[in-house]
Amino acid sequence: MKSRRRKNIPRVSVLLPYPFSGPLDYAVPDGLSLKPGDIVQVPLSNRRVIGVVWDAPPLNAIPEARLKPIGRILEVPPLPASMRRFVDWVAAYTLAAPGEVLAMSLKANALRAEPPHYGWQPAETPPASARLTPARERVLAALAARAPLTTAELAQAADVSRSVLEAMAEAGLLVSVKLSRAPAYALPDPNHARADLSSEQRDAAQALRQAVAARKFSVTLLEGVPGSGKTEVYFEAIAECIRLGRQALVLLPEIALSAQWLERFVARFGTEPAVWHSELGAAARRRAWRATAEGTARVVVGARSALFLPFPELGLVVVDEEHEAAFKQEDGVIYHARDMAIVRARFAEAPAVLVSATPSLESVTNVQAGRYRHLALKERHAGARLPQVAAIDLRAEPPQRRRFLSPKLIAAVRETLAKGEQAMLFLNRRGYAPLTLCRACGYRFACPNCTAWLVEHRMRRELLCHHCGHTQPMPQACPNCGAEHSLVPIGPGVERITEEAAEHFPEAKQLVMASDTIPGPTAAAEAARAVIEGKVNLIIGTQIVAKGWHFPLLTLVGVVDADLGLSGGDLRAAERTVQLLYQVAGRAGRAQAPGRVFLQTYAPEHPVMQALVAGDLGQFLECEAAARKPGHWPPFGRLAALIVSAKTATEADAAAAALGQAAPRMAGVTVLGPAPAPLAVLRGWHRRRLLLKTPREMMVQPLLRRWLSAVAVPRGVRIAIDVDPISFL
DNA sequence: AGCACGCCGACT
DNA sequence: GTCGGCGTGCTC
Repeated sequence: MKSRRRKNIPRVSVLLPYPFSGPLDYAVPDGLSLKPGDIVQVPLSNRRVIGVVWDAPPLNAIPEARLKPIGRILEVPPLPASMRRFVDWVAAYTLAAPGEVLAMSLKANALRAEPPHYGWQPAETPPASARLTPARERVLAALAARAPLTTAELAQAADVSRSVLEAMAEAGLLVSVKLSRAPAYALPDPNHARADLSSEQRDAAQALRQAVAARKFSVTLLEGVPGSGKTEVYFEAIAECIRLGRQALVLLPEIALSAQWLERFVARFGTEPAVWHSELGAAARRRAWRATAEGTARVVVGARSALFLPFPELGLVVVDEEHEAAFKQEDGVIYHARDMAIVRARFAEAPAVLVSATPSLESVTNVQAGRYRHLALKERHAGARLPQVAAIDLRAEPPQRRRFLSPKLIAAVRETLAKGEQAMLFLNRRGYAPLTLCRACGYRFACPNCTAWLVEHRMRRELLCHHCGHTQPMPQACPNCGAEHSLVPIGPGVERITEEAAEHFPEAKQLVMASDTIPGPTAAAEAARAVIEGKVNLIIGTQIVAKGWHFPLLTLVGVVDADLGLSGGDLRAAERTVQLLYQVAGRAGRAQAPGRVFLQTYAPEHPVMQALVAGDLGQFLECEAAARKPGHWPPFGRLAALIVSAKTATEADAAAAALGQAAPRMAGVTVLGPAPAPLAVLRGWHRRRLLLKTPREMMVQPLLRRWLSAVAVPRGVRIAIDVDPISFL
């Protein structure tokens, strides 16, 4: 006898790309078979939204009466299991909502179906009545050679107008068929142009190929001096990955500026990889997402967000310039793409390769602890030598008053230009002057929204804030005392160096490379071409000049202010400075002519300068490790920052104080703060910081969860959680 | 994230 | 007398 009990409606949990606390339950309609990963359309309030069937069992927290049914399954490949586990893991690690993390994977807008393409082919049974003109015969001949063809292709091939085709279709001579989409990306050819590798490159490439072939998780640090051909080495790992039919992901810190990287890829593999970054247009984004999900994009190069693409067959993850702070996502879900790349690789059971000339202390420590494998390239490729680095003590050899280039550096640039070689002046500061003050009353121009001075941009005749984008016209008179001709620029930016250089080297053709003069990949490619073709003699640039450029004619690098970046209480200030300056120095002497580097500094005895002059970063990292170990600073301990922001200082102080009261108190755990953030006001928000420090083996997330749940956050106050903070602003 | 519901200023 | 500002709250 049949049971009379009504069967419960079957449910599944569906994760939606919104900041909910977890997946929602939905009813499974009769006849619909669902599995985790299926991308589905579901009703939400009065909307239809897209979500992913999640692995977690349904919570049954909602009565059946309120349960809504799944709409349909989208015709896209399901989100792979490795990706679902990654989403859950990142959410748990960063204390973000899982849906927020999923949004990074789905917001690609990639799920709307592409409009189908149609093509023409001859009708199987053309009506006998249809007339055949010469034009029509050309059309049929063209289709005999290749069919189907699109309207544009066929009109061109047969040399007829579109109207002929329409008339033929009308007459029943042609039929329209749906075209299967051509693969969006050609398969890169692993044997297109095998690189000519040195013996140490060959050994490293062999090790990486083996790691790829093992189809297992591993982490390798590929460390090589600038110009040693690290890219060519990991290209061999990519080639192996393609041969195995798997997909490779390469993360670059600033994809917009990677024109030279793409050229090298095309030269090696004969075709472009799929490119992924936040500035991609909707169509390109959809194409790249789909091709990745379908596995037809075999190599994807992208910025940090490419980590969240749904690779079904990920076989290799490369993080180039792994030491770069640009891998840290600072808003929304706050994560470090280098660290998450390793997790991504682990879930995909694929090797991760971290690449740098100046590896982070984190990675070097992991090598020493035996957690990462280490491959080193110690020689520059093709016989080039590392540049000679010398410090210029500005106390002994100061520039002229209101000037910033010392006589020694000026002489070196002049010499270089006279030989027909290129020189570069590096100053990591955009604009003309970082501070403007009134000589009469001492007034300083500050940003109304941030705790920061306004930077003069003389070419734009504006003062602007580098933190919030506030701009105001450069005034003639002091707004405080009304004095005229009393405003003086204090300190240099690249614009001011340009002016000074023009006085000293009037015949030199200058190129300014800064984020505002090189806004995108096109400008970057243009700039690189101008330099390589020798149309430029003197490059004046900010930190973007440090980024992997290969300028064969460049033999001299002058660092205008090597001390910049060392000040401030930032944990990694020294490490970052040494990395940046080493990378900049590495631009010099990449071809046959030897390179020279001058560091203008007031502290030539500083370990950073000593390490750069000696060309020994290993020694510097040892000192740095010795300094961080006793206090359990990263990587020998863990940090998490709480950033409290509110519209008023009072609210921010109150909320920060409440958090301070509730701070965890236990052995080995330290809470620093609350303290005003170095940028105490940013974009009009008053900010306070608290820093949690724990031993390395302790998990900070449970601690943070407990801490936050103990405090009622008043409305109007925001608390951002930054696990493993990089920036302390 | 959307979108609705809900209380206080300038308008057909 | 209404249209509408965006502040909280909910979405299976």
